[in-house]
Amino acid sequence: MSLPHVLLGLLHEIPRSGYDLARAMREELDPAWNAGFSQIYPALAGLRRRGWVALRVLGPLRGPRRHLYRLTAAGRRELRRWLGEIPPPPRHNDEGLARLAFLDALPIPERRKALLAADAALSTEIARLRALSPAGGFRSLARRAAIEEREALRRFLRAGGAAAPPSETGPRREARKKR
Amino acid sequence: MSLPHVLLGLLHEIPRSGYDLARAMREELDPAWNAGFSQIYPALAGLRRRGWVALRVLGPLRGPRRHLYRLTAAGRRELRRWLGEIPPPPRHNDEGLARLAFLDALPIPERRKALLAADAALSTEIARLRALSPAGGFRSLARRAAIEEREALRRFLRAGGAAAPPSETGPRREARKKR
DNA sequence: CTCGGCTATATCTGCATTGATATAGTTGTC
DNA sequence: GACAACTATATCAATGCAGATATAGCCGAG
Repeated sequence: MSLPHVLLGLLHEIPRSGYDLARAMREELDPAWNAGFSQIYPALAGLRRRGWVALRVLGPLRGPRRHLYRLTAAGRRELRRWLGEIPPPPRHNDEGLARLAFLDALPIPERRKALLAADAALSTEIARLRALSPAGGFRSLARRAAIEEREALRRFLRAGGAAAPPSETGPRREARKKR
Repeated sequence: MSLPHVLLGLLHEIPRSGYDLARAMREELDPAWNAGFSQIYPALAGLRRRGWVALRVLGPLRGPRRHLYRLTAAGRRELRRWLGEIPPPPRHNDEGLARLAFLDALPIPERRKALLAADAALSTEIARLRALSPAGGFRSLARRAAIEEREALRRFLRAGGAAAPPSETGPRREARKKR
């Protein structure tokens, strides 16, 4: 999808190896993006094919050989082009929201339990994000944005879950199964 | 992933065909889940194999033949089991957040432009979600939760984007609580 | 010296997801 | 009567992504 551009972004400041890139994603980009080696290595090959990165192989002076990738001028241009694009609306499936949508199917006491469990899980995840080592500049801005999102969801669950278990008030969907 | 359980959820109240399920996802579940026919039809076959749904074929009385699926008792049990599970923390890659994280790479005036564009895109998406026909019960709760998340992100971008463009020379606060 | 853990490369399998295509009847419009 | 839009089934290819595995050298602890 946009993994290639994420890699360009991570290579913007300093050259890195595939391994470095995986670590940087885990440590600097955590909630925003993640990818494993099986994606990163082929993606790097693609970037190279397009001339967006250049490869320098370091002989095994100390440890295993390293493949260091650095941005080319074309790569830098492409990164800036991508950043200037109109961002497409995110459309990923969210299991948590889907569960929430089907809570009608549970008897009332279990609904409560499920809502509490969802709240606890969110809380744990927020704590995890807060505990991550602070990444610099816009990286930390992105991370705080992610925390903000999750906290808004949690606030909503706590308020809405207690106040509005809307059963059959709304327009009951006509099943339109006549035939 | 959890598409099978989403289908069980949609079949909870009334039997539906594959086509109905696709429409229901678009209309009732919109930001929470989406899937095309190429996922739905094989998934339905899987549900049938597991005994969670039963199939009734309606002859072409009017129009093409319909394959109506309904939940079995085992399917109902499985749906409730899934809803009671501990929800896994969501971990999807978010292109919008990733872009935000790399805004360092743009010269300042273009950063502004990019932030404004992101805000506008968010605004459009929120308007789209608000305009969707209201789904009943917990469906609408899930949709409002999704809107809440997006609005929190937007608030953050408006505030943080204007007030705190943390440069790479910013105060590197490294001495958190050392323990 | 050995073992476990870390750095580092890379591949394979399988499932999830998207988008395109094929087939075919029904309904409504001009 | 032609044509478009909708209902309805289903498959295919390509890509995204997660998890496991293979190889191999380095380093510190015991």
